Amino acid sequence: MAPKIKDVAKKAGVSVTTVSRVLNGEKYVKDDLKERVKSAIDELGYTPSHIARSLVRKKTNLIGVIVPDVTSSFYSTILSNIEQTASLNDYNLLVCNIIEDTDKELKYLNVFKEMRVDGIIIMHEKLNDEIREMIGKLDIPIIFSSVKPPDQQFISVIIDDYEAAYDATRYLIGLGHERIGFIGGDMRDVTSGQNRYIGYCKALADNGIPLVEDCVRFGDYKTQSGYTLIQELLDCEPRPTAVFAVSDDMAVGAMNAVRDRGLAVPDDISIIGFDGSQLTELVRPRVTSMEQPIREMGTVTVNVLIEMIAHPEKAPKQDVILRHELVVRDSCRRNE
Amino acid sequence: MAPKIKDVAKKAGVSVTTVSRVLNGEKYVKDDLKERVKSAIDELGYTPSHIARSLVRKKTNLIGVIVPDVTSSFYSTILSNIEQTASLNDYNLLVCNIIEDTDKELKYLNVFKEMRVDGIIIMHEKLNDEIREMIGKLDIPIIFSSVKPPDQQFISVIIDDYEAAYDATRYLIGLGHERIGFIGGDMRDVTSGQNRYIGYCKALADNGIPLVEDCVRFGDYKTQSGYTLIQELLDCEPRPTAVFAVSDDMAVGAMNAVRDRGLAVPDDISIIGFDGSQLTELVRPRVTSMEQPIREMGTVTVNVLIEMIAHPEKAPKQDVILRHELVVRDSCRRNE
DNA sequence: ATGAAAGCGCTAACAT
DNA sequence: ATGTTAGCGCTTTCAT
Repeated sequence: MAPKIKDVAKKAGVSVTTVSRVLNGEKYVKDDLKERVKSAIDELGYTPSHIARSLVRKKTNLIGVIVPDVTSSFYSTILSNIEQTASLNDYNLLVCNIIEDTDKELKYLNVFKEMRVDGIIIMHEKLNDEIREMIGKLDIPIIFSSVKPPDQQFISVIIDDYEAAYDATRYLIGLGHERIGFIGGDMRDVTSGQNRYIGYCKALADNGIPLVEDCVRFGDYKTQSGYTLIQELLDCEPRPTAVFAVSDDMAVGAMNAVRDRGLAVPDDISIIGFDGSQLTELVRPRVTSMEQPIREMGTVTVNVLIEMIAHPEKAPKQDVILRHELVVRDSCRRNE
Repeated sequence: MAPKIKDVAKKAGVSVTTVSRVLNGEKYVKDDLKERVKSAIDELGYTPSHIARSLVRKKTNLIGVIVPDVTSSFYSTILSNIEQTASLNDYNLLVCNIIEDTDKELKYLNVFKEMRVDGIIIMHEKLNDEIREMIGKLDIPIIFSSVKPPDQQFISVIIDDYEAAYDATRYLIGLGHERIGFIGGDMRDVTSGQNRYIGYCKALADNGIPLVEDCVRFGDYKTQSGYTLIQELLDCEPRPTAVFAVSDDMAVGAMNAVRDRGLAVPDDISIIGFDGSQLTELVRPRVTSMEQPIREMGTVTVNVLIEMIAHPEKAPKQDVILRHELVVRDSCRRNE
C-alpha cells in the first residue's frame, strides 16, 4: 500500500498537520522539522493523494475537453496548445473524443460531472436538445473553442468567420476571378457553416458578382468531402476559375480531385482553404489559406476558462474574437 | 452546492446505505424503495462523486497517457483508438503531450502518481535515467505502445520493426532498385531507430547489394527532416533510384523536396514510407508505405493494460507483436 | 432487506 | 509554531 500522510508524520515524529503544512509550502514550520518531514517523505517515497485532496478542497484541477476528432490536424493543434497552457497552470486534461456520437458526448459530460472537473472546453457546435439541457444545468464553467453554438448563454473563443470568409472571397475577386465556386460546411453550424457562407455571398454581392447556386456545395469539412464535391463544380459550365473551400482539409481533397482529373492547381483553377492547418505546408502546391490563429486559440481558451473558474461570478459575457489572417501560398493565381 | 448522497437519502426517507445500494445496482433493495430513491435522485439532479468513490474504492478508472506529439497523424490516430477502447471499458484518459520535454514528462508521471491512475500508456522510447527510475518504482501497470524501450522489464505493443524494414527494403529491391537510400530515425531509439536501420542493412546484404554509407541519413521522423535529408541523398553520385524513409512524414517531406527540385516521384526516384498514417492518402502521388496496424495498436494496448490492471500478478512477460503490412500506392515504380 | 458507523487520505479550523 | 479533530462524499463491514 502506498504510504499516506500519517506514515510520514509517524516517521518524522510530527503531526499530520505539520506534514500537510510543509506539503503545501506554508510558513510557520521550523526549519529542522521541515527537514525531518522532507526526508521522511523521500525515504517513504510518499506522494500525496490528489483524490483525497480534491475531496476536501473541492477542486480537482481537472479540465474536461470534448474534441470532435483528435486525428484532425486542426483540432489536434488546438488540443496541443490547450494541453500546454493547462499544464503551465497546473491543470490536467480529461480528453474525450466524440466522432459525431451524441451518446458518447452525453456520457462524457456526465463523467465530467462525476469527476467534478473544474471546467469544460467544447470544440463543436452541434448541440442537440439533450446536450443543451445537460450543459445548461451543469454548474461548471464551460467555454467553446473555435466554434459558437447558437445559444447566447455560452461564450466562445473564435474568429469572425463571416468577415474571414468575406476577406477570403475578396482575395479571390481581387485576383480577377469572377466565377468563384464554394465548398461549404454544415449549414447547421453557425460559425463554420452559416457565417462562412454568408461572408462568401456578401463579398460576391458587394462586388457585383452574381451568386451561382450551381457552384455551391456543402460538405463536412473533411478531405473526402472536398474531393467529392469539387467534381460537381468542375462539371459546371462555365467552370469556376477559383474555389473557396471552408477548411484546409476540404481544399486539399479538392486539389487532389483536380489533379486526379488531369487539371492543375492553380493554373487551371485556384483554390483557397480555411483554418491554417499544418496540411497547407505539406502538400504541393502549398495551400493558400484564410487562417485562424489556431495555437493562440488554445491558449486563450484555457486562460479565459481558468479565469472563469477562479471568478465564476464575473464570467465574461462576450465572446473572445481573435484575428484571422490570409496566408498566401501557391494554390491561387491571378485570373487572366 | 451539489447534492450529496445524504440529501438523496433524506429526501427518499432511507439510509445512505440504501441509496448507495441502488446506485451500485445491488439487489436486496425492495422495488418501492428503489423507486423512491431513483426519483429522489432525479429530482435533486444528483450525480455521485467519482472523487469520493475513488477514495474508498482505491480505483480511479483513470489511464494516464503520454504522447510525444498529439498533432502527429500517427500518434493522434493511436490516441483516438486508445480513447475509444478506454471509453468502451469505462476508463477515462488523462492526456499529457510531451514535446521532447523531459521535465514535463517527469512532472506528468508524478501527476499520474498523485492521481492514482490505474494504468499508464507511454508512446515514446527515449527514457533517460531519471524517468526510468521514476517509472521503475511506480507500482502502477505501465505499457508502451508502438515503441519499445531498451529495458526488458516493460512490455510493449509493437510490430517487428526489423522485419518490417527488411520487407520494405526487399520490396524496393524486388522492383529492380539497387541504389537504395535510407532516411532513418533516431539511433537512440531501439525500435524505430536501430531496428529499422538493421532491417534495411540486412535486406541489402542478403541480396548482395553493398551498403553505401553516403546514402544513409538519420533524422527525427518529421516532415522537415525528410525534406532536408533527401537533398543530400539527391546529391550522391550516382543518385539513388529509391529511398526508404522510416516514417510517412519523412517520406512526404522527401517527396516535396524532390518535387521542389524539379524531379518527379516515382519517375525519377521511388520513395517508400513507414507507419501508414493518413498522410499517405492525402498527398499526390499517394505514398506506398510499410504500415503498422495503427488502429489495432491502440485497441490492443488498452485491452492488455486493462488486463494488467485487473490481474497485476500475472502481467504478461512478452511483448505483443502485431503484423506489419505493405500497402502499395503510387510513390514507387519499377527501376528499368 | 435495511441501517449505523467506521474509514478512505487529506485539509482546515481551532486550540494550545 | 505545532497538534487535535472534524469533516470532504462515498462504500462497506457489521448489526439488526
